[in-house]
Amino acid sequence: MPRISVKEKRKLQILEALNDCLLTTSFSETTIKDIAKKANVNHGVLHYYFKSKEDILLNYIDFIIDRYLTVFTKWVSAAGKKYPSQRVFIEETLLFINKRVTLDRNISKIFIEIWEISLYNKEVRRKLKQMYRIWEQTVTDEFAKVIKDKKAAKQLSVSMIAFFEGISLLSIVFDDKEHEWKDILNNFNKQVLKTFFK
Amino acid sequence: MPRISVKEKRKLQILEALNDCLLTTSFSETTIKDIAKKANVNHGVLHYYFKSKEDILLNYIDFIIDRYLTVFTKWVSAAGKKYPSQRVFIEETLLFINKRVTLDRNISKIFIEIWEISLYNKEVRRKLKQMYRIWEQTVTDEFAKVIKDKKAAKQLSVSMIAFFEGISLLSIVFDDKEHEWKDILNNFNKQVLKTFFK
Amino acid sequence: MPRISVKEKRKLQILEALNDCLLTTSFSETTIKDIAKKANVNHGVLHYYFKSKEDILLNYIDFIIDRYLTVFTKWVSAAGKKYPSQRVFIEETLLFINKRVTLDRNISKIFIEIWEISLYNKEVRRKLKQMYRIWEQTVTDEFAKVIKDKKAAKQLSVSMIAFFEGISLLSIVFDDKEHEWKDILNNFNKQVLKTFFK
Amino acid sequence: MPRISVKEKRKLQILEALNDCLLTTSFSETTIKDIAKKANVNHGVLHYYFKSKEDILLNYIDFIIDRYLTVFTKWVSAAGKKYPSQRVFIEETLLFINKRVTLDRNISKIFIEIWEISLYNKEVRRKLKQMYRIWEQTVTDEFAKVIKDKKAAKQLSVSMIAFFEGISLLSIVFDDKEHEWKDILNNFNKQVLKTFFK
DNA sequence: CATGAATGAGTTTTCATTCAT
DNA sequence: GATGAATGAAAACTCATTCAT
Repeated sequence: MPRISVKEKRKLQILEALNDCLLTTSFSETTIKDIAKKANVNHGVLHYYFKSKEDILLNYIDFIIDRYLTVFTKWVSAAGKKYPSQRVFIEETLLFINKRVTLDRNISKIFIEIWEISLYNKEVRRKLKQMYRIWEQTVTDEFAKVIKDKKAAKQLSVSMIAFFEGISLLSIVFDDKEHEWKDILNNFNKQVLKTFFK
Repeated sequence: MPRISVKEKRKLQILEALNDCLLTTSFSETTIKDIAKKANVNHGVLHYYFKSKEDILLNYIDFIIDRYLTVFTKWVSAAGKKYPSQRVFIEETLLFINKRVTLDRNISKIFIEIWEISLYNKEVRRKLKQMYRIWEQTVTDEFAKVIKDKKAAKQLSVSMIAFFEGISLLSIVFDDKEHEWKDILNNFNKQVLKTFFK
Repeated sequence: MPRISVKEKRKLQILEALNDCLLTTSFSETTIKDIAKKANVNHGVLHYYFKSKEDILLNYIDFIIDRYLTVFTKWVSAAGKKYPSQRVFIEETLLFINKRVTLDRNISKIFIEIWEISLYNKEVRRKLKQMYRIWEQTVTDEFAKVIKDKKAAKQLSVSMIAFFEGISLLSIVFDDKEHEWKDILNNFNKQVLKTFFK
Repeated sequence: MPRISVKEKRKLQILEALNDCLLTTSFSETTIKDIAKKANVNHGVLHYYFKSKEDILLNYIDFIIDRYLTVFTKWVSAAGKKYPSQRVFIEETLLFINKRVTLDRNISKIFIEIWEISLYNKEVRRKLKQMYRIWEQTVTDEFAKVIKDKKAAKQLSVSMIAFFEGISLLSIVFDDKEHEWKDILNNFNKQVLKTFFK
């Protein structure tokens, strides 16, 4: 018995192919045949494994959300042990997020695309919302270890996420060296840390 | 001779119609006929005034950018006179932006759509970039009146824009009362002001 | 101003083309492009004038039912004046129906096709039912002029229609000279007339 | 060795499944997978037992014709012994046919479907023709025992079949209580019997 | 200028059929 | 024999664009 069935493998192969496509083309302009070509499978296969193009999208979003939440969760878990000091842990975590998510061009692109789709698609919006809730909750929980005021912890967490998303966005539009994103993020992070450990 | 020719009027009518369409439908799913219907004109007309659907988009982006830069510019000009204190001026300006832009659902939607299009369309990206440059420069200039360090002024301006964009984004996804966006924005603004006028 | 608008003309042209197609191919095997080719128009036109293939079908059924009800109605109206004797009128009318409908291979084919479609399509069934109701009512009314018993008149009318439909059907399957359909019909008609005018 | 081989059993299972399908869906809209699902077998199997979808159809038609000819033949054979009086025998036989065939909704549906297919498929038409020939011959033979005139016997037999088919058809379209089909059939049968035994 | 009919390339989707395991 | 993954031809339908009137 295989760990991952052929079915599951093919599905992942297709979702991975869509991911590739989205780096150069919007979802609505990506055709079923484009995805099939990237996945090196016959286009009929896509309808064998998925009900429709929309179904591929929905599965893709679950897939991509899961991937990045997992990346984040794993880091938090590993870093929690590695860095006993909460201050250092938070510092390192913010650095990790900035490097691996906020300033990762591919991820940023993908998520802008998903945001846009979510504007007109309720189901996608629901999934996106859920992701941000988890992400926000996790951050809030960490912050709450340092800040007593629960509400403040939550606000700070939302603010931080908003800021990172904003930077992610701008760094895509300003796709050049014009801005020093790392500096900006570092300053912001310092400011946040100061709030905690004054 | 009219200030705005009939031709110009018709064009604006069409761009306004596209704006309406984008509130409920993505650009790629909006058809030429949808726009024509909203504009109360025959769909053939759209190709008389514009070369193509893409051409409408490009003109629309100029139109919408111009509209909001104008709104902002006018405010700055008027508020500059109204509020002699630079501190009050900045305070009021931030409030204005938050209310009229950051938390305006329609504008937020439109700009998420434009961001997404810009991912895959160089010309749109160029226009968007230019808008952010102007917006950033204007803010930087104002901040520079208070902060000596030019680089710091610029960083603060970029940070603020990023933060506002991030909040704009999240407030669309969390389309409920769950988050108290105004509070979050006010706290952020206070923090910024403190940086200036310590 | 034209009597029949271009729109109406094109629609009829398309419905006529479908009629042609149905003489050699079932509706489900007839493609939009087949119809377009027969109508000498671009296939896109079919979707310009009709919402869908099903919409063409529904319009076609109205069209074909109307055509044959009109043929029948006109005959009845004209023959009523031409043949003052009710006996002769009925005799002649039955002959007319047999020749122009029952034994017309094309009409028979078309209606077998419509019957079949009606098995699985409620709307088509509704239309077909309505046609038979009118047809039955018209015949019943004529018979009622001769027979006092209203119920008997109705039963006779239904029986006659059933018989004609049955012959129509068999004459298609036995597409050869093997059976002398005219004789069979004439004998049936004589029997019916005897019932009236004994 | 079994009377019916496994292979034959499987084939019948599949044909029976098609029969089920045709009660709700036309043949052209019935997919190979639909049939397979109804038959509780893998869809690949259908191509092992039959050359193609068309081959299934052809076998199905043989199967269904054989089934109903057998039902009829058995009845005739049994009733011939049970009812020594030819009059009673014919009376009872007509009643049997009306109840078990003419007014059986499922059979009627199936045969309308087959008629339609026969319009565009020569082989199906050949099979259907052959069935009607046998059916007609059997009836003619019985009638010939009473009527001397061979030609009249044949005409009467064809007429009767046509009438029954017509009623079968109308009773499907008028799928309600509006018409009293049994009365109509009984009256027709009485009339026929009167012709014989005046 | 305005209209709306016409075009046709391109899209998603279906499904009979094949075939390796 | 049985399975279900894979193929690819063909279908309905969409829509930006053109153009005669």
